[in-house]
Amino acid sequence: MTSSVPNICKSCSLHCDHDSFCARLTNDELIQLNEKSHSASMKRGDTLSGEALTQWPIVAVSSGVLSLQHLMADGRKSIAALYMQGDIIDLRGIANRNRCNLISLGNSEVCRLSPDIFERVASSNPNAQNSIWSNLRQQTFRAIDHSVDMSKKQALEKLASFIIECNYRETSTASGSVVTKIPVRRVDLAEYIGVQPETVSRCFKNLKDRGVLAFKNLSVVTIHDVALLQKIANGEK
Amino acid sequence: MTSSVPNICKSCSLHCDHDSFCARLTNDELIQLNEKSHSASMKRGDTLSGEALTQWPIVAVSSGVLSLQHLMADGRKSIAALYMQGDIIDLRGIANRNRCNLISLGNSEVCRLSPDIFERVASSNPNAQNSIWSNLRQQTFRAIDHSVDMSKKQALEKLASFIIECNYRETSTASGSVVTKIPVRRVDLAEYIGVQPETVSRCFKNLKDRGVLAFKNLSVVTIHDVALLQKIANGEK
DNA sequence: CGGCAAGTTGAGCCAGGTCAACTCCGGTGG
DNA sequence: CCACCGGAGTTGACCTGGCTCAACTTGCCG
Repeated sequence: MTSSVPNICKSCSLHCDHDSFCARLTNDELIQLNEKSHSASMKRGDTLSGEALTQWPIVAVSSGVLSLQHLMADGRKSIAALYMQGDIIDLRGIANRNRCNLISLGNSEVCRLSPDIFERVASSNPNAQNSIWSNLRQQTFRAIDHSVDMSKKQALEKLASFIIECNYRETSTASGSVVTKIPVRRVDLAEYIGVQPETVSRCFKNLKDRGVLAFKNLSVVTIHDVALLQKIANGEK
Repeated sequence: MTSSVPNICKSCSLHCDHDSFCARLTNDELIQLNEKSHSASMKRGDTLSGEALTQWPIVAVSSGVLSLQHLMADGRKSIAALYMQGDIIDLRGIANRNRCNLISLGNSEVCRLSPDIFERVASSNPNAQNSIWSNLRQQTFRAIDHSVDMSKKQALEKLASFIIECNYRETSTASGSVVTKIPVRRVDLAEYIGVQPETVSRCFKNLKDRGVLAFKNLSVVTIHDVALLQKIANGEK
Protein backbone atom coordinates (compact mmCIF):
# COMPACT_ATOMS: atom_id res chain seq x y z
CA MET A 1 0.00 0.00 0.00
CA THR A 2 1.45 3.30 -1.05
CA SER A 3 0.72 5.97 1.45
CA SER A 4 0.51 9.46 0.10
CA VAL A 5 -0.99 12.57 1.52
CA PRO A 6 -4.72 12.92 0.78
CA ASN A 7 -5.42 15.56 -1.81
CA ILE A 8 -7.54 17.64 0.43
CA CYS A 9 -4.76 17.86 2.98
CA LYS A 10 -2.13 18.93 0.49
CA SER A 11 -3.35 22.47 0.33
CA CYS A 12 -4.52 22.66 3.93
CA SER A 13 -2.67 24.99 6.25
CA LEU A 14 -2.98 22.45 9.04
CA HIS A 15 -0.83 20.09 7.10
CA CYS A 16 1.54 22.65 5.62
CA ASP A 17 2.15 24.63 8.77
CA HIS A 18 5.09 23.01 10.39
CA ASP A 19 4.03 22.92 14.01
CA SER A 20 0.35 22.20 13.77
CA PHE A 21 -1.20 18.88 14.55
CA CYS A 22 -1.65 17.40 11.07
CA ALA A 23 1.92 18.17 10.10
CA ARG A 24 3.08 15.84 12.84
CA LEU A 25 1.19 12.82 11.55
CA THR A 26 2.63 10.07 9.44
CA ASN A 27 1.08 9.68 6.03
CA ASP A 28 -0.77 6.60 7.20
CA GLU A 29 -2.20 8.37 10.19
CA LEU A 30 -3.19 11.30 8.05
CA ILE A 31 -4.99 9.01 5.64
CA GLN A 32 -6.86 7.25 8.39
CA LEU A 33 -7.89 10.49 10.01
CA ASN A 34 -8.88 12.02 6.72
CA GLU A 35 -11.07 9.06 5.81
CA LYS A 36 -13.23 9.58 8.85
CA SER A 37 -13.27 13.35 8.87
CA HIS A 38 -15.27 16.01 7.06
CA SER A 39 -13.71 19.14 5.83
CA ALA A 40 -16.07 22.01 5.24
CA SER A 41 -16.25 25.61 4.14
CA MET A 42 -18.23 27.96 6.32
CA LYS A 43 -19.37 31.48 5.67
CA ARG A 44 -20.41 34.27 8.00
CA GLY A 45 -23.11 33.09 10.33
CA ASP A 46 -22.78 29.37 9.65
CA THR A 47 -23.28 27.56 12.90
CA LEU A 48 -22.31 24.28 14.46
CA SER A 49 -24.42 23.45 17.46
CA GLY A 50 -26.33 20.87 19.41
CA GLU A 51 -26.42 17.51 17.71
CA ALA A 52 -23.67 18.40 15.28
CA LEU A 53 -21.32 19.24 18.13
CA THR A 54 -22.26 16.28 20.28
CA GLN A 55 -21.40 13.82 17.56
CA TRP A 56 -18.49 15.73 16.07
CA PRO A 57 -17.08 17.70 18.93
CA ILE A 58 -13.61 18.17 17.50
CA VAL A 59 -13.05 20.86 14.92
CA ALA A 60 -9.71 21.92 13.49
CA VAL A 61 -9.51 25.41 12.03
CA SER A 62 -7.65 25.62 8.75
CA SER A 63 -8.43 29.25 7.96
CA GLY A 64 -10.75 32.04 8.99
CA VAL A 65 -12.16 32.88 12.39
CA LEU A 66 -14.68 30.93 14.42
CA SER A 67 -16.37 32.10 17.58
CA LEU A 68 -17.84 30.32 20.54
CA GLN A 69 -21.00 32.19 21.41
CA HIS A 70 -23.06 32.16 24.57
CA LEU A 71 -26.57 33.43 24.73
CA MET A 72 -28.08 34.77 27.93
CA ALA A 73 -31.71 34.47 28.86
CA ASP A 74 -32.51 38.08 28.10
CA GLY A 75 -30.88 37.94 24.70
CA ARG A 76 -27.50 39.40 25.56
CA LYS A 77 -25.08 37.60 23.31
CA SER A 78 -21.43 37.25 23.89
CA ILE A 79 -18.45 35.78 22.17
CA ALA A 80 -16.61 33.61 24.61
CA ALA A 81 -13.61 32.67 22.52
CA LEU A 82 -12.11 33.17 19.11
CA TYR A 83 -10.50 30.34 17.21
CA MET A 84 -8.12 30.86 14.33
CA GLN A 85 -5.83 28.96 12.03
CA GLY A 86 -4.23 26.00 13.75
CA ASP A 87 -6.59 25.82 16.71
CA ILE A 88 -8.08 22.48 17.54
CA ILE A 89 -11.43 23.01 19.17
CA ASP A 90 -12.20 20.06 21.39
CA LEU A 91 -15.68 20.47 22.76
CA ARG A 92 -16.03 17.03 24.31
CA GLY A 93 -17.64 17.40 27.67
CA ILE A 94 -18.85 20.94 27.21
CA ALA A 95 -22.44 19.77 27.24
CA ASN A 96 -22.28 19.62 31.04
CA ARG A 97 -21.93 23.34 31.02
CA ASN A 98 -23.71 26.22 29.36
CA ARG A 99 -25.18 25.67 25.98
CA CYS A 100 -23.23 27.44 23.31
CA ASN A 101 -22.70 27.56 19.56
CA LEU A 102 -19.71 27.56 17.31
CA ILE A 103 -20.25 30.24 14.70
CA SER A 104 -18.09 31.31 11.82
CA LEU A 105 -17.43 35.05 11.70
CA GLY A 106 -16.50 35.08 8.03
CA ASN A 107 -15.41 32.66 5.39
CA SER A 108 -13.50 29.86 6.99
CA GLU A 109 -12.25 26.35 6.35
CA VAL A 110 -12.60 23.73 9.03
CA CYS A 111 -12.01 20.02 9.37
CA ARG A 112 -14.28 18.03 11.64
CA LEU A 113 -12.24 15.21 13.04
CA SER A 114 -13.39 11.81 14.11
CA PRO A 115 -13.00 11.68 17.90
CA ASP A 116 -12.05 8.01 17.80
CA ILE A 117 -9.25 8.33 15.30
CA PHE A 118 -8.14 11.59 16.87
CA GLU A 119 -7.84 9.93 20.25
CA ARG A 120 -6.10 6.91 18.82
CA VAL A 121 -3.55 8.96 16.92
CA ALA A 122 -2.99 11.14 19.96
CA SER A 123 -2.01 8.23 22.15
CA SER A 124 0.15 6.48 19.57
CA ASN A 125 2.03 9.51 18.30
CA PRO A 126 3.70 11.48 21.10
CA ASN A 127 4.75 14.17 18.70
CA ALA A 128 1.18 14.82 17.67
CA GLN A 129 0.07 14.57 21.26
CA ASN A 130 2.43 17.31 22.23
CA SER A 131 1.05 19.55 19.58
CA ILE A 132 -2.50 19.00 20.78
CA TRP A 133 -1.57 19.49 24.37
CA SER A 134 0.32 22.64 23.74
CA ASN A 135 -2.52 24.07 21.67
CA LEU A 136 -5.03 23.22 24.38
CA ARG A 137 -2.85 24.85 27.02
CA GLN A 138 -2.54 27.94 24.87
CA GLN A 139 -6.31 28.06 24.59
CA THR A 140 -6.59 27.83 28.34
CA PHE A 141 -4.07 30.63 28.89
CA ARG A 142 -5.82 32.76 26.31
CA ALA A 143 -9.15 32.19 28.01
CA ILE A 144 -7.64 33.06 31.38
CA ASP A 145 -5.98 36.20 30.07
CA HIS A 146 -9.19 37.16 28.38
CA SER A 147 -11.17 36.76 31.55
CA VAL A 148 -8.70 39.01 33.32
CA ASP A 149 -9.07 41.58 30.57
CA MET A 150 -12.83 41.40 30.86
CA SER A 151 -12.99 41.60 34.60
CA LYS A 152 -10.71 44.47 35.46
CA LYS A 153 -9.93 46.50 32.40
CA GLN A 154 -11.84 49.41 31.02
CA ALA A 155 -12.95 49.68 27.44
CA LEU A 156 -9.88 51.38 26.01
CA GLU A 157 -7.59 48.92 27.76
CA LYS A 158 -9.63 45.99 26.50
CA LEU A 159 -9.42 47.23 22.95
CA ALA A 160 -5.68 47.77 23.20
CA SER A 161 -5.27 44.24 24.53
CA PHE A 162 -7.37 42.91 21.71
CA ILE A 163 -5.29 44.62 19.05
CA ILE A 164 -2.12 43.28 20.60
CA GLU A 165 -3.63 39.83 20.75
CA CYS A 166 -4.58 40.07 17.08
CA ASN A 167 -1.08 41.09 16.19
CA TYR A 168 0.33 38.27 18.27
CA ARG A 169 -1.92 35.58 16.89
CA GLU A 170 -1.61 36.61 13.30
CA THR A 171 0.00 33.88 11.27
CA SER A 172 2.93 36.19 11.64
CA THR A 173 4.91 36.42 8.46
CA ALA A 174 7.29 38.81 10.09
CA SER A 175 6.52 38.72 13.79
CA GLY A 176 6.36 42.08 15.46
CA SER A 177 4.82 43.57 12.37
CA VAL A 178 3.09 46.82 13.05
CA VAL A 179 0.44 46.30 10.40
CA THR A 180 -2.31 44.26 11.95
CA LYS A 181 -5.48 42.85 10.51
CA ILE A 182 -8.58 43.04 12.65
CA PRO A 183 -10.15 39.83 11.43
CA VAL A 184 -13.67 40.47 12.71
CA ARG A 185 -16.38 43.05 12.28
CA ARG A 186 -16.80 45.84 14.82
CA VAL A 187 -19.92 44.31 16.24
CA ASP A 188 -18.21 40.94 16.77
CA LEU A 189 -15.22 42.65 18.31
CA ALA A 190 -17.56 44.44 20.67
CA GLU A 191 -19.22 41.20 21.69
CA TYR A 192 -15.86 39.59 22.28
CA ILE A 193 -14.46 42.31 24.50
CA GLY A 194 -17.78 42.80 26.22
CA VAL A 195 -18.65 46.38 25.32
CA GLN A 196 -21.11 48.05 22.95
CA PRO A 197 -20.19 48.67 19.31
CA GLU A 198 -20.52 52.38 20.01
CA THR A 199 -17.85 52.13 22.65
CA VAL A 200 -15.52 50.25 20.32
CA SER A 201 -15.94 53.01 17.83
CA ARG A 202 -15.19 55.70 20.39
CA CYS A 203 -12.10 53.87 21.63
CA PHE A 204 -10.74 53.37 18.14
CA LYS A 205 -11.25 57.07 17.57
CA ASN A 206 -9.39 57.81 20.77
CA LEU A 207 -6.41 55.69 19.72
CA LYS A 208 -6.42 57.24 16.29
CA ASP A 209 -6.60 60.81 17.65
CA ARG A 210 -3.70 60.12 19.97
CA GLY A 211 -1.66 58.86 17.03
CA VAL A 212 -1.27 55.38 18.46
CA LEU A 213 -2.62 53.79 15.33
CA ALA A 214 -3.93 54.59 11.87
CA PHE A 215 -6.47 52.88 9.67
CA LYS A 216 -5.66 51.62 6.24
CA ASN A 217 -9.29 50.62 6.10
CA LEU A 218 -11.84 49.28 8.55
CA SER A 219 -10.04 46.01 9.07
CA VAL A 220 -6.36 46.88 8.69
CA VAL A 221 -4.54 49.11 11.13
CA THR A 222 -0.98 50.32 11.40
CA ILE A 223 0.33 50.56 14.92
CA HIS A 224 2.45 53.67 15.17
CA ASP A 225 3.35 53.39 18.81
CA VAL A 226 3.56 49.79 19.93
CA ALA A 227 5.03 50.65 23.31
CA LEU A 228 2.23 53.06 24.14
CA LEU A 229 -0.39 50.60 22.98
CA GLN A 230 1.10 48.04 25.31
CA LYS A 231 1.14 50.51 28.16
CA ILE A 232 -2.49 51.30 27.59
CA ALA A 233 -3.37 47.62 27.48
CA ASN A 234 -1.57 47.08 30.73
CA GLY A 235 -3.31 49.95 32.47
CA GLU A 236 -0.57 52.56 32.57
CA LYS A 237 -1.94 56.07 32.10
CA MET B 1 10.63 -5.25 44.10
CA THR B 2 7.44 -4.86 46.04
CA SER B 3 5.49 -1.91 44.87
CA SER B 4 3.30 -0.28 47.42
CA VAL B 5 1.72 3.11 47.53
CA PRO B 6 4.02 5.77 48.99
CA ASN B 7 2.96 6.84 52.46
CA ILE B 8 2.43 10.40 51.52
CA CYS B 9 0.01 9.40 48.80
CA LYS B 10 -2.05 7.15 51.02
CA SER B 11 -3.86 9.99 52.65
CA CYS B 12 -3.86 12.28 49.65
CA SER B 13 -7.17 13.09 48.04
CA LEU B 14 -5.59 12.89 44.62
CA HIS B 15 -4.90 9.25 45.17
CA CYS B 16 -8.09 8.41 47.02
CA ASP B 17 -10.49 10.24 44.77
CA HIS B 18 -11.48 7.73 42.17
CA ASP B 19 -11.33 9.79 39.01
CA SER B 20 -8.38 12.02 39.63
CA PHE B 21 -5.05 11.58 37.97
CA CYS B 22 -3.07 9.81 40.68
CA ALA B 23 -5.77 7.24 41.23
CA ARG B 24 -5.27 6.06 37.67
CA LEU B 25 -1.60 5.31 38.07
CA THR B 26 -0.12 1.91 38.74
CA ASN B 27 1.75 1.61 41.99
CA ASP B 28 5.03 1.66 40.10
CA GLU B 29 4.13 4.82 38.27
CA LEU B 30 2.98 6.42 41.48
CA ILE B 31 6.26 5.56 43.17
CA GLN B 32 8.31 6.97 40.32
CA LEU B 33 6.31 10.15 40.22
CA ASN B 34 6.38 10.54 43.96
CA GLU B 35 10.16 10.15 44.09
CA LYS B 36 10.64 13.15 41.87
CA SER B 37 7.89 15.32 43.26
CA HIS B 38 7.51 17.60 46.24
CA SER B 39 4.37 17.79 48.23
CA ALA B 40 3.89 20.93 50.22
CA SER B 41 1.54 22.68 52.56
CA MET B 42 0.70 26.26 51.79
CA LYS B 43 -1.04 28.86 53.85
CA ARG B 44 -2.82 32.05 52.93
CA GLY B 45 -0.60 34.25 50.84
CA ASP B 46 2.06 31.65 50.05
CA THR B 47 3.17 32.20 46.50
CA LEU B 48 4.70 30.20 43.71
CA SER B 49 6.17 32.39 41.04
CA GLY B 50 8.99 33.08 38.64
CA GLU B 51 11.82 30.63 38.98
CA ALA B 52 9.78 28.20 41.04
CA LEU B 53 7.15 27.97 38.34
CA THR B 54 9.57 27.80 35.46
CA GLN B 55 11.31 24.79 36.90
CA TRP B 56 8.26 23.16 38.45
CA PRO B 57 5.39 24.29 36.31
CA ILE B 58 3.05 21.46 37.19
CA VAL B 59 1.12 21.59 40.43
CA ALA B 60 -1.59 19.21 41.55
CA VAL B 61 -4.05 20.48 44.12
CA SER B 62 -4.86 18.05 46.86
CA SER B 63 -6.91 20.36 49.05
CA GLY B 64 -7.63 24.03 49.52
CA VAL B 65 -7.93 26.78 46.97
CA LEU B 66 -5.18 28.29 44.85
CA SER B 67 -5.50 31.36 42.68
CA LEU B 68 -3.73 32.53 39.58
CA GLN B 69 -3.22 36.23 40.01
CA HIS B 70 -2.40 38.90 37.47
CA LEU B 71 -1.07 42.26 38.40
CA MET B 72 -1.61 45.30 36.23
CA ALA B 73 0.82 48.16 35.89
CA ASP B 74 -1.21 50.52 38.04
CA GLY B 75 -1.57 47.99 40.83
CA ARG B 76 -4.99 46.64 39.99
CA LYS B 77 -4.87 43.00 40.96
CA SER B 78 -7.09 40.33 39.66
CA ILE B 79 -7.65 36.66 40.19
CA ALA B 80 -7.66 34.97 36.83
CA ALA B 81 -8.56 31.47 37.89
CA LEU B 82 -9.32 29.38 40.94
CA TYR B 83 -7.95 25.90 41.35
CA MET B 84 -9.38 23.39 43.77
CA GLN B 85 -9.06 19.78 44.77
CA GLY B 86 -8.21 17.54 41.85
CA ASP B 87 -7.05 20.28 39.49
CA ILE B 88 -3.76 19.81 37.76
CA ILE B 89 -2.24 23.18 37.05
CA ASP B 90 0.05 22.89 34.07
CA LEU B 91 1.78 26.21 33.58
CA ARG B 92 4.29 25.09 30.98
CA GLY B 93 4.49 27.71 28.31
CA ILE B 94 2.70 30.42 30.24
CA ALA B 95 5.91 32.44 30.40
CA ASN B 96 5.26 33.61 26.84
CA ARG B 97 2.26 35.47 28.16
CA ASN B 98 1.60 37.80 31.04
CA ARG B 99 3.53 37.35 34.18
CA CYS B 100 1.42 35.92 36.93
CA ASN B 101 1.64 34.22 40.30
CA LEU B 102 0.08 31.18 41.84
CA ILE B 103 -1.10 32.12 45.31
CA SER B 104 -2.80 30.07 47.96
CA LEU B 105 -5.98 31.65 49.32
CA GLY B 106 -5.98 29.64 52.50
CA ASN B 107 -4.43 26.50 53.85
CA SER B 108 -3.87 24.08 51.03
CA GLU B 109 -1.98 20.96 50.12
CA VAL B 110 -0.28 20.71 46.77
CA CYS B 111 2.03 18.32 45.01
CA ARG B 112 4.60 19.71 42.62
CA LEU B 113 5.13 17.12 39.94
CA SER B 114 8.20 16.46 37.93
CA PRO B 115 7.38 17.50 34.35
CA ASP B 116 9.49 14.70 32.91
CA ILE B 117 7.88 11.88 34.82
CA PHE B 118 4.47 13.47 34.40
CA GLU B 119 4.92 13.57 30.66
CA ARG B 120 6.27 10.05 30.53
CA VAL B 121 3.42 8.63 32.57
CA ALA B 122 0.92 10.55 30.50
CA SER B 123 2.06 9.01 27.26
CA SER B 124 2.42 5.47 28.59
CA ASN B 125 -0.84 5.32 30.53
CA PRO B 126 -3.86 6.26 28.39
CA ASN B 127 -6.13 6.08 31.37
CA ALA B 128 -4.12 8.69 33.20
CA GLN B 129 -3.80 10.74 30.06
CA ASN B 130 -7.56 10.86 29.73
CA SER B 131 -7.86 12.15 33.22
CA ILE B 132 -5.35 14.92 32.58
CA TRP B 133 -6.94 15.86 29.32
CA SER B 134 -10.40 15.97 30.69
CA ASN B 135 -9.26 18.12 33.60
CA LEU B 136 -7.47 20.50 31.27
CA ARG B 137 -10.55 20.77 29.05
CA GLN B 138 -12.67 21.49 32.11
CA GLN B 139 -10.26 24.24 33.07
CA THR B 140 -10.57 25.70 29.60
CA PHE B 141 -14.36 25.61 29.69
CA ARG B 142 -14.36 27.16 33.13
CA ALA B 143 -12.08 29.93 31.94
CA ILE B 144 -14.28 30.53 28.91
CA ASP B 145 -17.46 30.59 30.97
CA HIS B 146 -15.80 32.88 33.43
CA SER B 147 -14.75 35.29 30.73
CA VAL B 148 -18.34 35.39 29.50
CA ASP B 149 -19.51 36.10 33.02
CA MET B 150 -16.97 38.87 33.33
CA SER B 151 -17.66 40.48 30.02
CA LYS B 152 -21.41 40.73 29.91
CA LYS B 153 -22.90 40.21 33.31
CA GLN B 154 -23.55 42.75 35.96
CA ALA B 155 -22.40 42.39 39.53
CA LEU B 156 -25.42 40.57 40.92
CA GLU B 157 -25.40 38.13 38.04
CA LYS B 158 -21.69 37.51 38.46
CA LEU B 159 -22.12 36.76 42.12
CA ALA B 160 -25.01 34.39 41.44
CA SER B 161 -22.89 32.58 38.84
CA PHE B 162 -20.07 32.34 41.30
CA ILE B 163 -22.23 30.80 43.99
CA ILE B 164 -23.57 28.27 41.53
CA GLU B 165 -20.06 27.49 40.39
CA CYS B 166 -18.98 26.98 44.00
CA ASN B 167 -21.85 24.64 44.60
CA TYR B 168 -21.05 22.76 41.40
CA ARG B 169 -17.34 22.41 42.07
CA GLU B 170 -17.69 21.45 45.69
CA THR B 171 -16.35 17.99 46.26
CA SER B 172 -20.03 17.27 46.25
CA THR B 173 -20.95 14.77 48.91
CA ALA B 174 -24.55 14.98 47.89
CA SER B 175 -24.63 16.82 44.61
CA GLY B 176 -27.29 19.45 44.31
CA SER B 177 -26.90 20.26 47.97
CA VAL B 178 -28.28 23.65 48.84
CA VAL B 179 -25.70 24.33 51.51
CA THR B 180 -22.66 25.77 49.84
CA LYS B 181 -19.31 26.78 51.18
CA ILE B 182 -17.81 29.97 49.84
CA PRO B 183 -14.20 28.87 50.04
CA VAL B 184 -12.61 32.30 49.71
CA ARG B 185 -12.68 35.60 51.50
CA ARG B 186 -14.89 38.44 50.28
CA VAL B 187 -11.97 40.38 48.97
CA ASP B 188 -10.70 37.41 46.96
CA LEU B 189 -14.17 36.74 45.67
CA ALA B 190 -14.37 40.35 44.56
CA GLU B 191 -11.07 40.12 42.74
CA TYR B 192 -12.17 36.95 41.03
CA ILE B 193 -15.48 38.26 39.75
CA GLY B 194 -13.97 41.63 38.94
CA VAL B 195 -15.89 43.96 41.23
CA GLN B 196 -15.10 45.82 44.44
CA PRO B 197 -15.54 44.15 47.83
CA GLU B 198 -18.19 46.75 48.64
CA THR B 199 -20.18 45.63 45.65
CA VAL B 200 -19.93 41.98 46.67
CA SER B 201 -21.27 42.94 50.04
CA ARG B 202 -24.20 44.86 48.57
CA CYS B 203 -25.06 42.00 46.22
CA PHE B 204 -24.98 39.42 48.98
CA LYS B 205 -27.30 41.68 50.95
CA ASN B 206 -29.61 41.91 48.00
CA LEU B 207 -29.79 38.12 47.65
CA LYS B 208 -30.35 37.73 51.38
CA ASP B 209 -33.08 40.39 51.47
CA ARG B 210 -34.87 38.71 48.59
CA GLY B 211 -34.76 35.40 50.44
CA VAL B 212 -32.69 33.69 47.79
CA LEU B 213 -30.10 32.64 50.31
CA ALA B 214 -29.24 32.78 53.97
CA PHE B 215 -25.94 32.87 55.80
CA LYS B 216 -24.91 30.29 58.33
CA ASN B 217 -21.79 32.38 58.72
CA LEU B 218 -19.58 34.41 56.44
CA SER B 219 -18.45 31.42 54.44
CA VAL B 220 -21.40 29.06 54.47
CA VAL B 221 -24.67 29.87 52.74
CA THR B 222 -27.92 28.02 52.33
CA ILE B 223 -29.55 28.49 48.97
CA HIS B 224 -33.29 28.77 49.52
CA ASP B 225 -34.30 29.29 45.94
CA VAL B 226 -31.96 27.52 43.57
CA ALA B 227 -34.15 28.17 40.53
CA LEU B 228 -34.24 31.89 41.15
CA LEU B 229 -30.51 32.01 41.76
CA GLN B 230 -30.00 30.31 38.43
CA LYS B 231 -32.33 32.75 36.71
CA ILE B 232 -30.45 35.66 38.17
CA ALA B 233 -27.14 34.17 37.07
CA ASN B 234 -28.50 33.75 33.59
CA GLY B 235 -29.77 37.29 33.38
CA GLU B 236 -33.50 36.78 33.76
CA LYS B 237 -35.09 39.60 35.73
C1' DC C 1 -11.18 42.59 76.95
C1' DG C 2 -8.50 45.14 73.66
C1' DG C 3 -6.80 45.41 68.94
C1' DC C 4 -6.70 44.61 64.23
C1' DA C 5 -8.25 42.74 59.96
C1' DA C 6 -12.36 41.84 57.43
C1' DG C 7 -16.63 43.10 56.07
C1' DT C 8 -20.62 46.51 55.63
C1' DT C 9 -23.04 50.82 54.81
C1' DG C 10 -23.63 55.54 52.90
C1' DA C 11 -23.00 59.53 49.55
C1' DG C 12 -21.33 61.31 45.40
C1' DC C 13 -19.37 60.75 40.85
C1' DC C 14 -18.08 59.00 36.22
C1' DA C 15 -17.25 55.31 32.48
C1' DG C 16 -19.80 53.22 29.59
C1' DG C 17 -24.61 51.69 28.42
C1' DT C 18 -28.78 53.21 25.82
C1' DC C 19 -31.33 55.25 22.24
C1' DA C 20 -31.73 57.89 18.31
C1' DA C 21 -29.96 60.25 14.39
C1' DC C 22 -26.61 60.39 11.01
C1' DT C 23 -22.83 58.89 7.62
C1' DC C 24 -20.56 55.71 4.78
C1' DC C 25 -20.27 52.15 1.45
C1' DG C 26 -21.19 48.29 -1.66
C1' DG C 27 -24.73 46.20 -4.37
C1' DT C 28 -28.82 46.42 -7.52
C1' DG C 29 -31.86 47.82 -10.94
C1' DG C 30 -33.91 51.33 -13.96
C1' DC D 1 -24.53 56.41 -14.82
C1' DC D 2 -27.17 57.56 -11.13
C1' DA D 3 -30.87 56.74 -7.57
C1' DC D 4 -32.01 53.89 -4.19
C1' DC D 5 -31.50 50.68 -0.52
C1' DG D 6 -29.85 48.23 3.61
C1' DG D 7 -26.41 46.99 6.65
C1' DA D 8 -22.34 48.54 9.14
C1' DG D 9 -20.16 51.93 11.55
C1' DT D 10 -20.07 56.58 13.93
C1' DT D 11 -21.53 60.48 16.70
C1' DG D 12 -24.24 62.94 20.30
C1' DA D 13 -27.04 63.40 24.62
C1' DC D 14 -28.55 61.47 28.47
C1' DC D 15 -28.77 58.11 32.39
C1' DT D 16 -27.36 54.48 35.62
C1' DG D 17 -24.59 50.71 37.84
C1' DG D 18 -20.81 50.23 40.16
C1' DC D 19 -16.41 52.60 41.71
C1' DT D 20 -14.43 55.62 45.27
C1' DC D 21 -13.61 57.23 49.68
C1' DA D 22 -14.70 57.44 54.25
C1' DA D 23 -16.98 56.00 58.41
C1' DC D 24 -18.79 52.36 60.81
C1' DT D 25 -19.61 47.37 62.58
C1' DT D 26 -18.35 42.68 63.14
C1' DG D 27 -15.58 38.78 64.06
C1' DC D 28 -11.41 36.62 65.41
C1' DC D 29 -7.15 35.86 68.19
C1' DG D 30 -4.07 36.59 71.85
